[in-house]
Order: sequence, then C-alpha cells, then structure tokens
Amino acid sequence: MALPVELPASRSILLRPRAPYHFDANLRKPSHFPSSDTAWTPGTLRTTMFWGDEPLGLRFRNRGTPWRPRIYLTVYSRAALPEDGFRRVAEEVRWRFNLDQDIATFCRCYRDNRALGPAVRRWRGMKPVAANSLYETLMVYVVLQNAVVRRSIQMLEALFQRFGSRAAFDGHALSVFWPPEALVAASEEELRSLKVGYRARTLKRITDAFAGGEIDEIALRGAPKEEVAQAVSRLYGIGPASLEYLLFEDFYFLDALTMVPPWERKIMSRLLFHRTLVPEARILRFFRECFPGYEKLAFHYMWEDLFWRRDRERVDWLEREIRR
DNA sequence: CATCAGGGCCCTG
DNA sequence: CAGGGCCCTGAT
Repeated sequence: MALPVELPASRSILLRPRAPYHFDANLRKPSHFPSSDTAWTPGTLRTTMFWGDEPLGLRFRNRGTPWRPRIYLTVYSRAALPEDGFRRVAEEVRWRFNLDQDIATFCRCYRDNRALGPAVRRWRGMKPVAANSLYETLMVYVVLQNAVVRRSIQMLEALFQRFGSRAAFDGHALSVFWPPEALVAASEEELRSLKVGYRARTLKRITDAFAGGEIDEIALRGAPKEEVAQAVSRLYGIGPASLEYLLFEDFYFLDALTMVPPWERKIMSRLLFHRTLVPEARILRFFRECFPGYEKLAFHYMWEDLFWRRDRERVDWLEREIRR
C-alpha cells in the first residue's frame, strides 16, 4: 500500500442525536475485533469513510451526556468540501451511527429488570451501529465465516493492504476501505494469495453484485425486514448467520433474533443460566418471553456489557472462548 | 509430525 | 434435509 493520503481540509458540525444516546457504547463495540480503520479512546472516535470517490477522515468528540447527547463531528478531506457535500456526509453519519432511532421505551421498561437492569443502567442509549457501508460490512462478515478471530483480522488487514488505502488526518493514519470498483478486476487467484481461502469466490461475487448495481443500500434502509432479508440473501455466501447479524447491526431491526451461533451459545449459557451449555431454544425462549420486540437489543446489552467488563478486568472463562 | 475444528455456506444425494 | 467439502491456521 502506498503512502497515506493527507487530508488537510476540515469542516465541523455539532450533532444532536435523539436521547438517550450513549456516546462510547455506540461509537465503540468492544465485542468487535479491532481493525486499522478505527481508533477509539473514551470520548473520541477516529475512523475513515470512502465516500463519493474520496477518502474522508471522521473525528467524533463527546460533548454531551446520554440524556442530552451532543457530538462534535469533524470531517477531514483532501480538498475543502462544498456545503452540500458536507451536509450529505453528515446525513450519512446520522444513519451509520444511528443517531435518530428511538429506544427510550426499551430503556425505561427494562432499567429495573433483574437480568438486564444493570446493563441498561450502565449503557442506556446503546443502539446497533452500522458504522460502515453495507458493502464494507459484508466484506467483514465474509472474513468472519468459519475462522477464529485472529485469522479474521489477518484476512481483513491483508485486504486493506492490497485494495484499500491509508488516510492521514488529525495526527493519525488509518486504513480506508476499498470501493467495489477497486476489487472487481482482481482475479480469484490474486485474492487467494491473500490467504482468504475459499472466501475468495464469495468476496468476488459480492463485489460484482455491488459494482453491477444489483443492491441499492439506500432503498433498503427503511424497507420491511422480509424485503431486506430477501435482497441480502440473494448474495452468494450470505446465509442465515450473516443475515441475522446484518438485520440488527446494519438495518437496526431490534427484534432480529432467530438463532444463537455455537460460541455465543456457550457464552450466553454461562451468563444467563450459569451452565456450560444450554439448548439454543432455551436461550431464544428467554429473550422472546422477557423482551418481546426487543429480543436482539436485549441480547446486545448483555453481550456488549460483558465485553466492556473484559476491558476492565480479566474474565478467564471468556478468554478461553475468544481465542485470539 | 499428523489431525482437527473454527464467530458458515454451498451443493449434492 | 443431512452431511461433506472448502482455504488456511494454530491448538493439541
């Protein structure tokens, strides 16, 4: 990969998310594997965005509280952004960081819940956050498939190196995702040389679909769940597990919980029932009965709360399940 | 050294 | 609808 692209120009705006909005719990998801396109410290997130043929740098600063949220957003670019271009970026950021979804009812209903209350009180205003474009998210999901975390990181970083770029802004250099067009010309063999294995075919076919305009991400936002599911499932290599993550994390359906993959099942068994392994159906029933309409959001609160705990203290049984 | 499963999915029978 | 194969890696 070439030298970083310098992004000297910048514009800023104060954003007002709908309350409650928890800055750190939305701009950082501790359960996600680390990648070189983002850098987080409490109260500040820096990340990148490939937008309209240009690499952009984004810096988010916390200027509020969960109940009176304010985010100071600075957008860095090579040349100064025109007013309307800047406004469109800010609008995209509102969607990607889920500034407008209303979860006040959820927080109010479950703040005293026996199982969920502690997590709700710690993280009230935490929501699903896409952070990336649909195409980028799919690339991440493909490298997650049938791999341990360490390998997923290696694969994504190799792809950044070969097809992405780096952007320097605000004293940081971060990776930038490649657009589909940057990968369409690559052969399956070339991808395989990056040690992505049989996923090479999947990466190519999804890229082709996006480059060919087969998926309209903007149109899918706000479409009914079934319609989103149908459109995304048509993509080669996207099965039930990836679809379920997508419906929640990328399209913000708070009730999208229909399966619990094996490693999540192990962790949830211990968290909820203090057992090493309970049947998947029992976990699903628990969330359906206790948090109707908010099954996956409730799951998310317990899940991320656990991984935040892992930040502060060592959780031995969890380390064994994560395998880096 | 060999074997195996991993934060799935496709394809076949 | 169940089950084998798939690329590679690190664990055993």
